[in-house]
Amino acid sequence: MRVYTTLLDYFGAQGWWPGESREEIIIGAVLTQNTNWANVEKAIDNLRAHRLLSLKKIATIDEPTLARLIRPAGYFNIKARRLKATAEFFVRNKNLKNPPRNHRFMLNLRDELLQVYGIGKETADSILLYALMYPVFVVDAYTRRFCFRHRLIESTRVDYEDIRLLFEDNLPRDVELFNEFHALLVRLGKTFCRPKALCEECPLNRRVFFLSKPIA
DNA sequence: TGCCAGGCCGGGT
DNA sequence: ACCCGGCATGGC
Repeated sequence: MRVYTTLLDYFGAQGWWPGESREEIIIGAVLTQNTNWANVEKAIDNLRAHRLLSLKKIATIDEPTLARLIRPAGYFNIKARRLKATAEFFVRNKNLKNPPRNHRFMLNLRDELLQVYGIGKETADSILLYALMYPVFVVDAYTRRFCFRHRLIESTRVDYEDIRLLFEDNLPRDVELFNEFHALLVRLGKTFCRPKALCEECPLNRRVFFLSKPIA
């Protein structure tokens, strides 16, 4: 919690997810896989310009057309397929417009999301937290590097679930907290993992605390 | 010019 | 259970 409050004081609230609608968040979660967010925004702008920023529409249009529109996001062929699979899942489960708030339902939904082609653990959890507002802590590359640099884990390839539980078991289970904390970790990484970043200015009291590449 | 960015899948060991 | 190659663009 001290890390969280320090980061919040330093950077301020990040207001994630950087998208407006619930559907836009889901679409962005798939498009941003291993890809710079700036490129994802270009792809989303294309979809919006063609009035296709909608799961129902994406589930309907043909894959090559979709691929052409999301080209800037990279891996456009495979992501077109993933996006359609994701859109079809949500169209198929219309009840997800206003899903039950209990923990049991969330765990079940998580398992179902993981069955969808193109949705892995991070994407599933991003959707659960940022689009559907369930208290799940999202683990990404920045989270891993943070944990490693702070010696919370032995290596950056510790199992996803172990890292997720590390946060979830040691923090109050709160959607706003998980939302902001993860966004702040990403902000921290983007700001201080750059080669020319000034580590002395890092709000956390470590000299070389965050490197762009993990030390093996 | 090459390296990197908010992963995931499928096949191999 | 891990490890690896493939997938692709735009920015610095």
